[in-house]
Amino acid sequence: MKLKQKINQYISDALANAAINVEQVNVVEAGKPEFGDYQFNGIMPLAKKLRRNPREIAAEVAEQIDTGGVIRKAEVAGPGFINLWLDDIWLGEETGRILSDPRIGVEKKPDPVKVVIDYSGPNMAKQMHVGHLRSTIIGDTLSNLLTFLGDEVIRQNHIGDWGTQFGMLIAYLEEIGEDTGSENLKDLEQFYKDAKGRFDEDAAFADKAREYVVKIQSGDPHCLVLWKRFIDISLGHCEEIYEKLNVSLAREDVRAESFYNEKLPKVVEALDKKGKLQMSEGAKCVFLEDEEIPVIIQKGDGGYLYATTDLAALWFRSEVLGAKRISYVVDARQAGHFKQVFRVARESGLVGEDVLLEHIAFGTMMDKGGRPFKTREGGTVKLADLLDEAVVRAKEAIKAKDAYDPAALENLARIVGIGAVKYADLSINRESNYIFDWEKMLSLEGNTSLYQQYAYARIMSIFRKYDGEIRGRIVIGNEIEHRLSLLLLRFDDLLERAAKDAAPHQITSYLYDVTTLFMRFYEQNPILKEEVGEETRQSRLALSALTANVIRQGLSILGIGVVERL
RNA sequence: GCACCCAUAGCUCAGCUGGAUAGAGCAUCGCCCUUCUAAGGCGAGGGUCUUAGGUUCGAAUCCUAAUGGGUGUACCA
Repeated sequence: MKLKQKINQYISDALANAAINVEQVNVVEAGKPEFGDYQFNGIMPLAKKLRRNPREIAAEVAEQIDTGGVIRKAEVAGPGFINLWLDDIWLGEETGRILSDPRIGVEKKPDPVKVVIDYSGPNMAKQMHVGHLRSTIIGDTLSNLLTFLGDEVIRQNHIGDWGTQFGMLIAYLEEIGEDTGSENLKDLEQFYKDAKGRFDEDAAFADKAREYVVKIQSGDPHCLVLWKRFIDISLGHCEEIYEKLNVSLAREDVRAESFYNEKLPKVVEALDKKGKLQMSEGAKCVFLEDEEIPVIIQKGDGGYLYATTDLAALWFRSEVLGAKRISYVVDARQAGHFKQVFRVARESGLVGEDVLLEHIAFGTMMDKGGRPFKTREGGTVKLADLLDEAVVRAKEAIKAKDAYDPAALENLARIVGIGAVKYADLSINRESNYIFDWEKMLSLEGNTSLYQQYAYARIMSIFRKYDGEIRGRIVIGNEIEHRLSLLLLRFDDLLERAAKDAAPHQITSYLYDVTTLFMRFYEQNPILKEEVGEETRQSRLALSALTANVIRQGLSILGIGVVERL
């Protein structure tokens, strides 16, 4: 339910009835409970234009607000605010309605578009490390979110499978034999080091490696077989990580760098035709106005750079895939690169005017001391290790360890631990640097995934005890039920805004509000106690069930699971 | 040098695009389990929203400058 839109309509109608012209009405959620549920602040800016007293205008408008159904009361306050209270009967009906809706009242977009989301993008020459974490989980969350809202999301995993180091790796793979190689590849870091070692110590090997680069690029069948074998194994490692992370990137989402290889000359040609190319210091470049650094399209030696690949990918995504929104979930440090590439794509007509291009930038992952996240030795932290540690730590943190058999405990620890890692990351504004702190994310207090999971488990516990169908209406009986219902009804508005801003932290923030409010409701409003009347009991059960649905669905968008018991 | 980003409680962060007395969580100090899961709830203290100007009915939010921090800056991705 587009609640805000609905309220806006009421205000628009009232303004029209009061013969006041406003282009855009925008109510906001009231800052304090005593100001009601929503407030309209648009009168004050008007007053000046109309040379009238804002309170007077506000009173005239408030008079016109239909308080027969959705809105119970409209009140003028302060210098000219209009505070709005929603009607309890209406709230009860609406929450009851979305309880029986599998989509929890979240409407599908009337105008869905094709969206390409480019995320994760691991390098096939290296094992996935913490540097890939944020892109992977933020990108996956946005994909889930937009899919849920009805857009046609095309996930694109732009893996790095091309480049000079692959000649070396393939030469080494061939040298030690494919079967041994598959085994050794378990530790890509080591494999890379070993290959590099051979490259440095053995000139013949080095020559062979260079030869392989040329051969791969010219399409030599044998080398391509080896190369594909290497990518396959390496990608398999990534998929294990995705599996652990509960990230839904699959083989068919992979559109590797190499895929664009044959399209690169066409990009150059297209830019040249548009008269965008200029030779500079031997390289083919595009110079943009007000940019001191050109975008190099083709190097002096004929080779291509990643800007060219990105342009080819942009063309492919808009022209072939038909995307109207193309989102890159990439480290904020590449802002300059994307700004330039997007401009080149637009100015050259490679991508149409109607396509939204966005760089979904995120900050760097830091340690507790505010320095880039590294191992104690200063190396990069492998994602596999980090996730294993999360599960181990979660297992440690689970209070009633003894109540579970080992398999159940393992499963629980996985859901809690991985959820904690993801939630901690998703719950802060993606653009700022993010401080990774085990204690905080697994301290299990405050705005964490476990707090949500705990609330969910508590609700499940109520239903285990009740063991029956909900068969009554929702009847708002007090202030806290009023606020909880209203918050649950805002789910649609919230998701819409989070999607527009590509901001997962708005979802966690919302879920935290829901959970906190539910905890208060739970403490103050007995449900299954003897003294509670049947109508009230059914109403509270329904509100609890709806809260559980919102938590489960919200966490599901974040790629985080819930458990029945904790 | 130039460009971009950031600065809110001791710490980690919100603040819905300009609204009313700036909010949470940690941490600190109280209170609440014979009661649906206390991994919880209730309460207290804690702020010159980095600084100085400006815009206007109204600024943490917009504009300018300063300070401090981060990042990027032509043939790597």
